Amino acid sequence: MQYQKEEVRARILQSALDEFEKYGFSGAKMLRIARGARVATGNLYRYFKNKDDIFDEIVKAGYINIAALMDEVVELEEYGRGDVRLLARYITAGIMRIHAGYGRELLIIADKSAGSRHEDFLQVLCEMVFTCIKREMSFDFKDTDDMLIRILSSGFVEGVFMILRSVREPERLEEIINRMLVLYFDDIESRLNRR
Amino acid sequence: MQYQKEEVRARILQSALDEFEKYGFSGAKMLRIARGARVATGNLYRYFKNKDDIFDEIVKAGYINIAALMDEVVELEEYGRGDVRLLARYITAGIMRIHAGYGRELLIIADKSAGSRHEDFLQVLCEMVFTCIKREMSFDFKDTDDMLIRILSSGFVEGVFMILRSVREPERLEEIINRMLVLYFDDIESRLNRR
Amino acid sequence: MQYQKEEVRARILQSALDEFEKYGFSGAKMLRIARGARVATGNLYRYFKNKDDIFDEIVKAGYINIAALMDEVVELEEYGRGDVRLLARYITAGIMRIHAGYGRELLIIADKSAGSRHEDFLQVLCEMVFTCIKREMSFDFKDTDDMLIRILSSGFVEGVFMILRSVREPERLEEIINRMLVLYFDDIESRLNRR
Amino acid sequence: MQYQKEEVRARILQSALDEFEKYGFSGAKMLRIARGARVATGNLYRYFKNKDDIFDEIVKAGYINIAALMDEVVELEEYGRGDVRLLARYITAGIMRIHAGYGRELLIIADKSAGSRHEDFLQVLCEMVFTCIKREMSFDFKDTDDMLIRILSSGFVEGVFMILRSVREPERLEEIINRMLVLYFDDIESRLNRR
DNA sequence: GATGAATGAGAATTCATTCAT
DNA sequence: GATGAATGAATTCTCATTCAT
Repeated sequence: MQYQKEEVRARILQSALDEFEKYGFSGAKMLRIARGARVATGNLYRYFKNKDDIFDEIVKAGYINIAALMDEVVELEEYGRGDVRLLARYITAGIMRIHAGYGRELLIIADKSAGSRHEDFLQVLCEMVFTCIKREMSFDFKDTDDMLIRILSSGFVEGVFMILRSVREPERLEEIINRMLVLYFDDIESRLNRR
Repeated sequence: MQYQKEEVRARILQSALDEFEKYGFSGAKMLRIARGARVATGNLYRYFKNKDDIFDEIVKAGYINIAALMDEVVELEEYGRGDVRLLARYITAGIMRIHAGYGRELLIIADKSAGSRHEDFLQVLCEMVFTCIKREMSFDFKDTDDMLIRILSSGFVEGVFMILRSVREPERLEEIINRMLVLYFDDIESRLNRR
Repeated sequence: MQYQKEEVRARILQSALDEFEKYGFSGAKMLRIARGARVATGNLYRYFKNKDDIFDEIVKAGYINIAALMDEVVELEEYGRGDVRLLARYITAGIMRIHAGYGRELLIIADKSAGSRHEDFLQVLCEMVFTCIKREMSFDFKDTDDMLIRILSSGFVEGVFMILRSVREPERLEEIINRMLVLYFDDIESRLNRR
Repeated sequence: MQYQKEEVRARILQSALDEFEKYGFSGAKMLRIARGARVATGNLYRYFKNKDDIFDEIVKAGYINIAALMDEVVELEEYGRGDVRLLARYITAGIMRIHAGYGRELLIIADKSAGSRHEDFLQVLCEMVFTCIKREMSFDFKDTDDMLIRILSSGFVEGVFMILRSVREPERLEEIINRMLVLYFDDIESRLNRR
């Protein structure tokens, strides 16, 4: 019975995943989710409080992992101070790992969350990355205009997601990511200094 | 009387601007727009065919100008081949000019258009910029992976909009933009080549 | 000024005639009528109380004339008793005469009046014709089932309108009408008696 | 539960039947239909796509049967060539049979369909009957003016419906119909020939 | 008198959520 | 626990009619 329940719950989440992926949060219909899960509409509400809750649930793992990753990054002191590139690599590796486990969920929260509580996910993520990168910069660059670092963070994050969105083969993924990191963070300090 | 009409039309557009800015296209309600414009709902429809039309109208000038800018860029041969930075500077200057005239409108079409006919505005713009940048690269880099150049274009465009979103003072705008251009396009060819 | 007024009024009626003919009563729009009359919407209401009133006015002449015709027929004793055919000929002649003066109006009230006060015009007309025909029958047929005579009246009236609807040339009109009268009323008494 | 559903569906159709009968298609309001069916408005749409669909459903059986009847009549060769009266009798019998099953529905499609997809039902039916009758006439009358035969068809069809509209008792129905057929088709050939 | 902008009462339809069975 | 029928608030858009100028 507990097992049964879990199975139904899983079916609902699976169906909702398909639905949100296809139509986005606002366009998703509870009826279609129910049908897809071979479950009565009303039963949806035994497992989840409402539409937002289902979305939360789907997105949660990805979200939590990302948050954990960022916390981890914030806490960590291992990486060499001043090497933003190393930091970026670390973050990227983390996102890729999460993507390996929650690929569709991650893209849903990034691309299909308009109208939901998480519609600002990318912004929030960028902000977190921004904080990390900022902290990581050597003192000389600490006073670099926040805006620039924010742009950098945002471009970097968006870049990671662009790659996740379209690259399927793991080896190409690896290669592209690395080249993007070069593009974004090589010589970053000198580039930030130039005018 | 003629004046009257224009004044109401302006009031509606103003109210709609506020509404779209606050709630986005999908969340915007005709009733609220009407109330905000101190006008009966039905009267909205004397001035605009429907909600999409109001949105179009608000967004039109910005859209047209951006499109014209990109056309212009595509046509132009003046800029030095291979100097992507010059190209980016040109595009940026154009967007800033448009922003000076249609700031909120531009941000609305970029950030608040989900559900409307223009929800893919940023993507389309990125694609156009991508095309331009690609064309501009010297032969050696023509075969650089499209994905990288797309990331570059997207990051650049997103960066421009981030700046527009938060920077108010023109002189800081100028400065930030220039530094972003350095960040994105200095040594671009060598950075694209490295692995 | 009085003259002016009349001219505007005429223009409104003309435009409304076109409108009702094209769209029927329910589908007709006051705005289109106003535009067609080169008049402001509000001004329509100086000349007519409302949409129904305009329709009434357009339809009135035809209606009154038809009513007068039927009264006339009811009053008249000239035609030979028992000769329903003669009666029908008389009625037909009357309708044709009215049609000559108010052709479009007559067809509008007959075909385009759904939703208006006059949507039952044809029924009413049939009923009047029925009364006349009934009265005209010699005693032997007085007790003929009313339904049959009603059918006869209705078919006859509908036939007249069908002809008016599609026949344009006066001489063919004349001929067709006559043949229809033969068809409907020749030997009518014996046909009514047979079972 | 299954039963429940059918019962509600039936209640909606019943309420809609009353509504359409009373107000006609255009005048019918979904809210009133819902109230009449003791159902929430939204629930109507679980059973029917929209107002047109409800109307279609109500009218369908009658419509299909009439169409089938006419097809049947067109195909049939059994009836004696030249005996339009026999043909008319056949058609009448068919319509009466359909009326026995779908009396109100048939009258609704005939009289209350203005604004719906079926507003030209009577015209279409008349045209079909016209075609049949025309085909049935012996050669001598083939070239009789179409207008006359159309009038005949139309009067006949209208006559059938008039009877259906007001006669309740089956035996009187039978009698009236027969007498109408005499009235319309006895000596039809000679009557068509006279001038 | 004329203008046409403004009004606002509906109408159809949708869909997240509830609830009787 | 499950079902899916039922609910009803919300939303967009229309158009006859009114009213300020």
